[in-house]
Amino acid sequence: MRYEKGHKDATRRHIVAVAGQRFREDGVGAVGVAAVMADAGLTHGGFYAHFRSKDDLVREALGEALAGTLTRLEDAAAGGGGVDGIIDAYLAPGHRDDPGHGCAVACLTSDIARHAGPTREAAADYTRRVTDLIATHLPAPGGGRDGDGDGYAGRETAEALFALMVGTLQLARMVPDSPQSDRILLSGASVARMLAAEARACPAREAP
Amino acid sequence: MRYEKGHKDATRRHIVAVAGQRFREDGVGAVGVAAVMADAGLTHGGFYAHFRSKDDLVREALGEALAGTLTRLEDAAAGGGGVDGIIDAYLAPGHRDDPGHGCAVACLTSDIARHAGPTREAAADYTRRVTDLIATHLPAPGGGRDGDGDGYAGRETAEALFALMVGTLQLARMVPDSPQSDRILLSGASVARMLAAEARACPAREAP
DNA sequence: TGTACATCAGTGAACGCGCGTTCACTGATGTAC
DNA sequence: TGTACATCAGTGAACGCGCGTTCACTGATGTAC
Repeated sequence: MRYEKGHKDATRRHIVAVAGQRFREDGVGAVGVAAVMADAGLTHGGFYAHFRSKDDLVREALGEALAGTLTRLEDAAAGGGGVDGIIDAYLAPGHRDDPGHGCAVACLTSDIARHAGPTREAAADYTRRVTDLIATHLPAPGGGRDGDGDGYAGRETAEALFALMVGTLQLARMVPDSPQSDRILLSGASVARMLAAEARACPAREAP
Repeated sequence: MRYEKGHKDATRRHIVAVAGQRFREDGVGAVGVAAVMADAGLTHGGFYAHFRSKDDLVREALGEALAGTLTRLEDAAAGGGGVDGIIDAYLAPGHRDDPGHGCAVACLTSDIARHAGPTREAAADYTRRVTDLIATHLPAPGGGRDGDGDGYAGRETAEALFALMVGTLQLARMVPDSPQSDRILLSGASVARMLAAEARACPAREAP
């Protein structure tokens, strides 16, 4: 054969990665199949040897993107950072300035909300997992009665924290004025850390 | 003349209103000029007698939409509701379920963030005004030293509150599961009210 | 070992379609005589 | 008062263009003999 074994799979993974970046940067509707293939160093004709449709690519690329961000947030929490680690990673200027490698939900919330189907399910699942991840790290270490994040302790705060992070990142990206953007990012992070600290101090407040 | 005086102006305003609704519901890219005109009860050919381009309509429609939402939030705050009035109006199920008449920033954040120009400026201005409106109502009545919302008291909390509201509304719209959506909306509103109450109780914490 | 053939990832022209935009036209009305 | 004309908001066919998708083809390689 012309190419070594595994070449086609590698190409496919490359297309998915490139597409995930472009979709997050410019929006799914604004990025055509030809643009993705050109970014991947190929011509558009070969696309359908890898995917059945653009929708298929969207599903796979955003699924990959969400999984990647979830892993990065898990790492930020596990590396001794806890909830503050998640907050700092998510609301970092680097995340704001590089949407192509960041949280797909923050890049495409409304696009996703308008589409039914697997991508929306994947985004909802991601939201649930990030919320659970936050909730797991919320109760005071050793003192919380519901440290696994399944129950009520911290769930309300965790949901609000994720909403705060998504909203802050989006507004910071939207305003064209750079100092205003920085301020929004700092305000969001500051209030988020305060919320997390309060929830850690008195987790009982969260019970129904 | 064929039509009574002011007819063309009325038609134009009608087109702007219809466009503002459709753009918020389905996204700017997904709604064509022909669709807007059909919604307005006209044919697409006449569009360019009213606007120079689709971009012109987008600018005007979203500007109108933002102004309308700002007025509604001002009313919610002024009607004795204060910050809680704003929170309840913004995070109401009715707002979640009727994006066509709601906050354009929550519907189109990423679209707006990707476009330069007047619409983005208008969205940034709207964000500043809503934040100011919240900050104005944050300090304890009579006790705050900076009740006009221009200074530091409450600004950080106000920015985070707006980000929390935007993020909550978007996530509530994105998740396909209705109970999960309701929960997110309630969590966001509950934490937002708590944040407002705390900022009202000790506004001094906000100083730099 | 050398040659003819099969394979198949990738190429690029072509397709239908919907978009934003243009333009010659319509037809009901106000106005001039 | 009656008729011919000017006005102009709205009509609908047509335009270039880019999109997602299809398909006949290419050409470097592994394989059969």
